Amino acid sequence: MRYDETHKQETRKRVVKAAAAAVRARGPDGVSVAEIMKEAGLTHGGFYAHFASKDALLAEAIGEAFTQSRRRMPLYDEALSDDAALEGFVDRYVSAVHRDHPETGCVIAAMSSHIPRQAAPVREVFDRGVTGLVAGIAARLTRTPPEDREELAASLLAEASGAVALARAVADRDLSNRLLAQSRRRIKARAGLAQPDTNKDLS
Amino acid sequence: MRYDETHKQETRKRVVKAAAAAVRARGPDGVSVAEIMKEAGLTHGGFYAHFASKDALLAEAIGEAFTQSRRRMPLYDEALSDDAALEGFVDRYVSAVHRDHPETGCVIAAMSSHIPRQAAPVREVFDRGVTGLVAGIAARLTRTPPEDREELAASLLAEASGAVALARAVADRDLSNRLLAQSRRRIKARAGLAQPDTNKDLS
DNA sequence: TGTACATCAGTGAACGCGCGTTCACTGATGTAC
DNA sequence: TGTACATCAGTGAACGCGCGTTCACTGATGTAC
Repeated sequence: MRYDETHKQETRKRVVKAAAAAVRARGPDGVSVAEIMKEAGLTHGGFYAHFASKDALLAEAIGEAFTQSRRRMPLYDEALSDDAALEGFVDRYVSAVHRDHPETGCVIAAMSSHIPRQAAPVREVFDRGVTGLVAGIAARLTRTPPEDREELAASLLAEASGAVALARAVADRDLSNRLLAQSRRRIKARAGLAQPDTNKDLS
Repeated sequence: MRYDETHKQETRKRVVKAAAAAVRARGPDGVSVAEIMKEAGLTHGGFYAHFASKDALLAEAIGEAFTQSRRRMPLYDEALSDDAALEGFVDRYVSAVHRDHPETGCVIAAMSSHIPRQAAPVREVFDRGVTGLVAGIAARLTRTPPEDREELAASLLAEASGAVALARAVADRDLSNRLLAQSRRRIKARAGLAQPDTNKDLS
């Protein structure tokens, strides 16, 4: 089983990606090293050839998760206008699709309750992700006075992540859809986006 | 060890209260039956004389937690005016004290990421708690047109719970304080409350 | 070109531990006589 | 009033299980000769 030089790096990346999905879907305690390795097509014994501990993997996985969802966010699509980027971000973030797919979604919405009890490296990665996302939103709030942008961005992110977390937690599907639609409308209004007002109860 | 009739009920209540605190502070998976029983002054063996399972206790504990924080909320203090009740609610909810004391705080801010994977009875209790709190906020939004109150209440709760969860998750204390102060200001403005604007960076 | 050997990514059995849950037992007290 | 007994809330040892982690081993392949 001797492979070329990149093979181990590729395997490692596969494990990190499997962990990035699993950890968002089931939380750090809800997923075992053996499960992650299995999803990466390996057995659990090889784990410690790649990572010092489960905690070390978690830190990398959460970093990877932030990077992934950043890549999917219209916010960072430079071809889009500020309004289009903001609207695309809100429509995607505060949506039923995001609610139903935590494994590819935002770390904050999926994991904020789990983060306070994580090891220091995880928390550092998380801080950087939050700061980056707030800055990313603020940069698009060009309809808002510059001195208010960061505050508004933080407030919008708090609402968006709170709404998605709440929509996931709530068992009643109608209530969940309503919570999303309501926050989506409010967030758009607060971001200075025009209201079509038609798809009020869509989600 | 034979006691009067109320003794078993009192013991049970003590266990539920210990669980209501522990579960908010450390999450459902972060706390063991043995730990809860110890906090209630008992050994773990007696647990199943009171509850059918850990899940059954969790459902009761979360119900108790909602009841407790409802009692502490200015929102339900009938002696207060609507504005005073709203302002008191926001100041208490979106605060460093709430952030630093999940064990006596709101279930939503502390547990939303944990709820999706809980058993049905827990989720039912949670739904009732959320619906009740949204209604409680809406009832105080008398400055807002009646048809907009529920939407605004849901939006404010999403932001408040999201901000507290985020403030807890973030390791950097300054960032955490800032996130709270920013959301607190925005929420008050959205609720139609006058802005003193002085304690902007307090928390 | 062909063979022997070193490498090392990955395997799978095993470890100690804490968990939820079970169960035979204890012993203080209310009740029957 | 005093004694024997039934009750039952609570005890603590034990269970099976899954976890994170360790480690001796495997075996395909690159390299040395």
